[in-house]
Amino acid sequence: MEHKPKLADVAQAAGVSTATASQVLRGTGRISESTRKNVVAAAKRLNYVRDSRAASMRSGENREIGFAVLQIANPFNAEVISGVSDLLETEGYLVSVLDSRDDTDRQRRNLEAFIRSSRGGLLWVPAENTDDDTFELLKAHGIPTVSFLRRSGKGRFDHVGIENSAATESATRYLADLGHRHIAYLGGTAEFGVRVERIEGCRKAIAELGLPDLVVWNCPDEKVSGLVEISRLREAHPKVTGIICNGDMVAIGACSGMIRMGLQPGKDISVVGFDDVQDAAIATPPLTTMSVSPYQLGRKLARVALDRIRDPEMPTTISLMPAELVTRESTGPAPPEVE
Amino acid sequence: MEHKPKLADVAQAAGVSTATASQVLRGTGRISESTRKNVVAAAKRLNYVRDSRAASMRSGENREIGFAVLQIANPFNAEVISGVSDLLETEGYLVSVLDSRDDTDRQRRNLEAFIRSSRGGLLWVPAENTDDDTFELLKAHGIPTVSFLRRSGKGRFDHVGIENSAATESATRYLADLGHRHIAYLGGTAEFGVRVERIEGCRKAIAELGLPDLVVWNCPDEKVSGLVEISRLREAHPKVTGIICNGDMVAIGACSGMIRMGLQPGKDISVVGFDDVQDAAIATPPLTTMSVSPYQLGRKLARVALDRIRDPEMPTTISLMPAELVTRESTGPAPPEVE
DNA sequence: TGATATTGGTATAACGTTTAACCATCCGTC
DNA sequence: GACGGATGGTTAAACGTTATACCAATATCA
Repeated sequence: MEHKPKLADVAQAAGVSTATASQVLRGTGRISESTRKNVVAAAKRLNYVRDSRAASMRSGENREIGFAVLQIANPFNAEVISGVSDLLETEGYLVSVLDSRDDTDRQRRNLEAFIRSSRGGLLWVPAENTDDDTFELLKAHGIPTVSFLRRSGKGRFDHVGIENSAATESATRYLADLGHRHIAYLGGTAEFGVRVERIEGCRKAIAELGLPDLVVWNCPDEKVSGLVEISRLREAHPKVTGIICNGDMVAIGACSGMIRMGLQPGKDISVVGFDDVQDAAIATPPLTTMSVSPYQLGRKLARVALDRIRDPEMPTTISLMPAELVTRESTGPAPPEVE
Repeated sequence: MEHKPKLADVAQAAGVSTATASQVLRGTGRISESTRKNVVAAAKRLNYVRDSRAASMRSGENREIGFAVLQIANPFNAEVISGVSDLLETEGYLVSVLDSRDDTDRQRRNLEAFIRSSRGGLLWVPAENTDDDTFELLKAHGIPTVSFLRRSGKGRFDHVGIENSAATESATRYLADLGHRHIAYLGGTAEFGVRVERIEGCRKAIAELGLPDLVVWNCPDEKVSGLVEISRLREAHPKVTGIICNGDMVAIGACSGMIRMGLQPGKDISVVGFDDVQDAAIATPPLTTMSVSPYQLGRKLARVALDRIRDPEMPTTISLMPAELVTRESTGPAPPEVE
């Protein structure tokens, strides 16, 4: 047992050729029941596990897929990952997660290493400002790729995303119905991807309703940022009473910040999140948010990837999932306007 | 450019043998400057990237390492992962994360697939009740493995962890100094790993100080659980005024729960967390916690793995990092005891 | 009975690298 | 002008699988 057993060892132990052993272990070819049992027994006895590098080199099939996210810490991603791996693991795939931290250099390094290993497929949230070269690279190496959330400029990959514009449009109308007139968009920094679509949705509703211009306030999508930026936003734009956030994290942070300032979320200022992360429901106050069911989104993503892997010639697909408003306690009627 | 370029294509384009091309691209062997430039240029022109499967099969070296965690969503893990990959990526490694969700079956599947791909190394938080077989499997295939947080029963792997017992012992003493006599341990379910060590630390201090027995209250390490369990704990043990938690998440949840119950964390009940996750400092109230600097812990973990990879014969090492108390506002003097 | 399937299995060439061993030159040196 | 040593490169055999093509039996059928 000193050396790692290889197929040849199993074959020898079972008294057959490596070809036969391989066929048995893969369940292909015509093999008699008796030798089948022999081989299986030998493999078990020797604790044999196939070397998937060799296998995939020869067969061209690789059941490892990668999921490159922007920020592993984000609970939204965590829930998506659950959905992805639940589906793919039942199909015998191994899902591993790469963290690009929304940094193009890191992303590039990761993806290059990824390509080297010729894995079976890639689920990818492209970092901001990803250059065309990188898209090119993936395309050139023919790795089945599905972009997630952020759509590639060239649109040559399958895509799974969210109906962002429609979502924020309805969120804006909802706030307007509550009497809010001065509305802000808080969070995110990217001039790219989901954020621009969401801002577009807000602007559309605002234009149609004839409200004052949307205030756009940049900051990272983290709780801390929401916490500190809310007071600066408040200071710069005291009239704003309705805020739509780029994500639940920044929304929750903003609520905490308001409480520290002596303001009451849902009363003095209404806050709408985005994602409906698990924490949203138990935050103080429970967060009104655009729910996209990250887990289901993950399953959809996995499904698209599987389809692509199975039929590489299939025309590119784009799947946009709706987001629906879940009202909780962080929103409420607008306070009387101070002039 | 139709076909994926291989080393042979590069060699041909540069007018040399594959051996030479390989040597150039790896920087080994004696090669004249002129042909070196030729080969490099050809490789660039063809957009060549080495197939690391073939390379690692032949050379036995694999610069991909895996990090198997219990729960990818946990921000503690996320910070550890940052530390790990920051260090390893500068050494040219690709870090990918596997999520076992503390489920032995899922873990087993993941690890088997992992072994198949003969990666360079594994950082591993073993799931609860991991059987000896699984440890055996990894050992047998000779994959350089470092266990993290939870130590293998047999202790045959390198290990990086936390001085749990000492940490909770000092946390307990701290609470006692504030006048708390009835102390509880909240969170976790495992009869295994960090939790038992931490409980042991609490008990040690309690015994030495002659306080009433420690109340141990099980629940998952999540915010939600803290939120709901705190009221049940309170009901079952009304005298408890000091709580030490198994993690910051459950601690933060418990604080929220107390606020909902009309209790004031740090005044009616004092809460100590564990980990010092980024959220701890901005929670309401800011959380007193045992800080272990997850990022640095990650770097340490990576360092140990590198050492092991570089010298497989090195004797097994165990590194325990201290945790130190960071006092914030979730703890305070004990309220007068009601009899 | 001779022709033809069918069954169960094997030999061998890939897959794309790396590396050990080997081979020409050419250069200086005694 | 034969010899030792650099210098710069090549040949060919691995690494551990899988797939294609082939072969020897035995079974089937007119």
